[in-house]
Amino acid sequence: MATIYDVARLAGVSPATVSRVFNGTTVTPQNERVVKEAAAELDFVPNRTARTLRLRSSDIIALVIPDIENPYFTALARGVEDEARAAGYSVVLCNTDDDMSRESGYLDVAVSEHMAGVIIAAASDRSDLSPLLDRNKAVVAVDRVPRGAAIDAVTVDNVAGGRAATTLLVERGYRRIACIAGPADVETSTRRIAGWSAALEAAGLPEDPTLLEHADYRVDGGYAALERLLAHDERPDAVFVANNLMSVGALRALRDAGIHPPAVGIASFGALPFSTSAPTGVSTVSLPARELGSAAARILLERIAGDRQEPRTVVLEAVPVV
Amino acid sequence: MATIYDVARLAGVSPATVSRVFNGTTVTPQNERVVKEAAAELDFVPNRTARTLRLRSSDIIALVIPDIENPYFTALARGVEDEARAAGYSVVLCNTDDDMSRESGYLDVAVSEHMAGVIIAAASDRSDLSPLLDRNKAVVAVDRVPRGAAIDAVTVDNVAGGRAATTLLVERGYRRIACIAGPADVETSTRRIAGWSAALEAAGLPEDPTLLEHADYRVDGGYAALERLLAHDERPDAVFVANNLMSVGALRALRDAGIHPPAVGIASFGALPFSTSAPTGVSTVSLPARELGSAAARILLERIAGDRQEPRTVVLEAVPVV
DNA sequence: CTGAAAGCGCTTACAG
DNA sequence: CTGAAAGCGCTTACAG
Repeated sequence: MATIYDVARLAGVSPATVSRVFNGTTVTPQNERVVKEAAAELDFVPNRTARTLRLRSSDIIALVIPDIENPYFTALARGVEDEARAAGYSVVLCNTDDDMSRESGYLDVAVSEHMAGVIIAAASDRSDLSPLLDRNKAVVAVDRVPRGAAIDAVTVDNVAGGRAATTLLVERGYRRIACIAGPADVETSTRRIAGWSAALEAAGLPEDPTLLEHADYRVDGGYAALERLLAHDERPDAVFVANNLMSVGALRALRDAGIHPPAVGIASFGALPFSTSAPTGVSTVSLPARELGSAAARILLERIAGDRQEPRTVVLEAVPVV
Repeated sequence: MATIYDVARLAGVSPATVSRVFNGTTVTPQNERVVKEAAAELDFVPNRTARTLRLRSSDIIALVIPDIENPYFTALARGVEDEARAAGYSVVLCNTDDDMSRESGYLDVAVSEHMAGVIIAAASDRSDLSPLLDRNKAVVAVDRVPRGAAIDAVTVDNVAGGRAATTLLVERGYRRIACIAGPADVETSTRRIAGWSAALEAAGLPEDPTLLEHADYRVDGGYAALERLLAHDERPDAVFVANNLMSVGALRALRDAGIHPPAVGIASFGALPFSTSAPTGVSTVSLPARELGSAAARILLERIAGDRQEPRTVVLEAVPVV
């Protein structure tokens, strides 16, 4: 591979001048031209590794997400990407599969590759961001915020959204409303449960703790959780499901049990991905996934540019779909 | 950030010895211990940028895909990831959004960052892989193969799959079967069309070229294409749709037109993502997305390890779901 | 097994 | 505006 030295020799200038041409600093138009010609001739691609080593910073942003197969996170990724690319950064996606050790491995990669910054939807409440924070790396939490981390964050209003979704069921006349929540160690789940409770209380309905099932935010988890609820002594007449994928699983479990909404009501936190029908009996609150990503990217870009103000949290609204 | 020199000083050895400890070459157990203690004490993370510059190769694999919001490609990504991680590589995802200039930018990044190899589902038949091939970078094409590139490839049998899907419609009694294909410059689309033709011919059905609609492999494209077919003078009684997302769009268009399968039959190349019902009238051929990814990764890893045999193409089967 | 030293390909403060 | 030179943090052939 051609280097800056090869280009310099062919163009009859010094390597410093070649470097300056590729970094937009002051060179004569004449030199700019000969350098560009020489570079084209040699098929020169600057070695970013060397540049990064020298500058101690690359123009790559890492987006760390827990589940690449969840369309919510890929939509969020699109939001990050659109914003980052417009500012000249490349985005690489790192999928942790909800595994804190994989997550920690990717954070080390981000440090070790001198990436410009990290946007992270943490695998757990207990995710440890200190490898990043200790080194003053720009970080923005999105969707989920690890406990106790004083960092910028962009989230949705999980309590209000959970409450709104549950209220849709109340308004449609359901009275015994269960909840399929996410993992106990994920902040978003805790808050969505709080929203469910608040809605029940506001409606004067009793909250039966045996109607709360925890699952894993995945399709199969939602399926199994709904089966457990169906086997309950006093079966619920409706279920608030705390994310999109578990709602898919819950609906499949209902179908396989021969039950069709609205016989049992379902309210989903997050729109059903790629749905082709509007099943009666299924209510949703819709999440601004792409906007979460673009808002997070904008904040990260400001931090990279040197912004030093206090960390802030941006909360976006979940919108009930009627 | 602590460097190898800081660790060496604290441990009372040379930087070379520290390097050897982290690269698994011969050191005394005693030295190994003091170096590891010193590294832990200093919170040392090796600088991969420097390592890559020196070795001219990193342990990162790039996976370049055209649409991160298509579950088919994210499933494929999971396959790549599982295989690559088991071999000690990290995978970063690059989303081209079907744009050849974005794709070309990412290929330059892969070269310029000295990534170990690239797995690519090309944006177009005309995608130019020469930046990679000219530099002997390990490359495997997956799902789609750019024209004329003599490289390893893992694909599905698009002709047989298209034929099988169309045949499912024939067997269910449909006689005027349209096709919603992908972009004209994408190889997979051309082949799936050929499968559609072959099935019609085998069934002795006439092929009406006005029943062939091209779209963009996206939800909205499938929606619009189905609307065009419905407006056709002699409306088709069934449609073979050449990918999963366009099938979602087509089904939504049918729903919005108040038509419910099996009034119009639909056969989808690729399972409907996250479907919650098994709509009668919708047939599918199912694609081994994850296996495509893992097979591609296995071949890439062999190439990285130095395999020099002739490029080969692995073709996996699309399986009709009855 | 271990260390001194060179070199991977850039960028930039400094001097001119 | 331009060039010579140092240095970013590693790895490894070489000599001991």
